[in-house]
Amino acid sequence: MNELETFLLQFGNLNSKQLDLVKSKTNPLELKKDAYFIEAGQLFDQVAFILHGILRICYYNNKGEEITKYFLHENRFLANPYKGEPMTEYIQAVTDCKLLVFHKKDWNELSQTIDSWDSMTSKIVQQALVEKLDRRSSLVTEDATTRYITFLEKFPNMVNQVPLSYVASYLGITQQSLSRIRKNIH
Amino acid sequence: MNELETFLLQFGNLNSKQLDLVKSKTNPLELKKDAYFIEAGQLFDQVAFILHGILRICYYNNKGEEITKYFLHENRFLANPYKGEPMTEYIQAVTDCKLLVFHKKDWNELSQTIDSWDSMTSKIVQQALVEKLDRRSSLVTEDATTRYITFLEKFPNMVNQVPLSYVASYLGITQQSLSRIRKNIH
DNA sequence: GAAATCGTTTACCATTTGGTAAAAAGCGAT
DNA sequence: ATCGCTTTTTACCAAATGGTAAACGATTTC
Repeated sequence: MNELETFLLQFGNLNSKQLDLVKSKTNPLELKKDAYFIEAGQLFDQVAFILHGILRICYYNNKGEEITKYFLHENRFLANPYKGEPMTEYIQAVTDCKLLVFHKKDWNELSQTIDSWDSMTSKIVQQALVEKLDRRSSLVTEDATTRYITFLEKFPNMVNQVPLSYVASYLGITQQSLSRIRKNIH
Repeated sequence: MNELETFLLQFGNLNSKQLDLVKSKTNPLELKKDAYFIEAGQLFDQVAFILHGILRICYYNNKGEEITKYFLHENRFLANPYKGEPMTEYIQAVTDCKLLVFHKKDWNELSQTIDSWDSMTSKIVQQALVEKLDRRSSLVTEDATTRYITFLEKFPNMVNQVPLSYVASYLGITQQSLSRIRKNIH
């Protein structure tokens, strides 16, 4: 729970009463490996903080292949920037996960009692989007080997915790290509 | 100038007095084709609205090649989400451009007189980031031909207004590959 | 422990893309 | 129209990646 406090305080000041109020709106959720947090087509009217574990955001491309679009790890928020629209992607636990879940309604209502809430949360969303964008950008212009090395640097240990087939689709290559690249590096 | 009003009103209500105040902070700027709006290493402490023309955001990759990261077209804002840091990228006019430029200071101070300013501008930034992310994502998993076709759909006419070498680097391929792809499509 | 299942690697070849270089096409200035 | 310059296309071959299939290894299930 403390991780949430630490995270929030990066984006603004909250006194202990305000922190307690925020915490009172959280619902703990444990997900077993491979369980779905949100399935495609559902409305995602929650905001979740990842206390522990790895999740992935996925979709099926036009060839019917399952693509891992992002990995999400602990001390990050999980929300839907496409407000009000049903999810085109699904979110799945890659390892056992512990989350703190807010109902979107509760999350938004916090701005009524915490003046800085809106500004804090918009900073959080912006930072998350910028980070995703940076990650995504590096996947376009570099060759597959460089992309894999960058992945190893940005997500240390992740490669030992997730199936390589997920990593391959995240990097935009086949599993066989990734295997070949790994062989050539070592 | 009317384009700015129309754009802003998508994100919240402003009365005519507030609109006049916003407009009073703008400085018109014309850029000739190939002129730089911001060069790498500079501080980008402005916010600009594109009235007319096309710009591109660029950088040099680790091989020293010039990469076009985004194209920006009219009725869009142009700002630096990495607040306060010097630009690692540069912004160049691809065609003759007309901009409305705000000093960042003026832009931020508008929140003192317009209550909804912060919430409007954070919506604008978020929408822009989400759009960039969508564009960028489609460039990773699809093959080069599909990427080019998607580019044609998302940016109609753009291909007739910008050098193909820019388009190629945006798509993450060489100019020769793009030429080959164009030949095969027609 | 054997069988079944899943994840990963390897091999083979087809396809795509990159790199170098040259030719062709477009364009502005004179 | 011609020249000079830039942009785009083409050609050739090398390198990287994809697709299919099989083998291998680890884990689970009975």
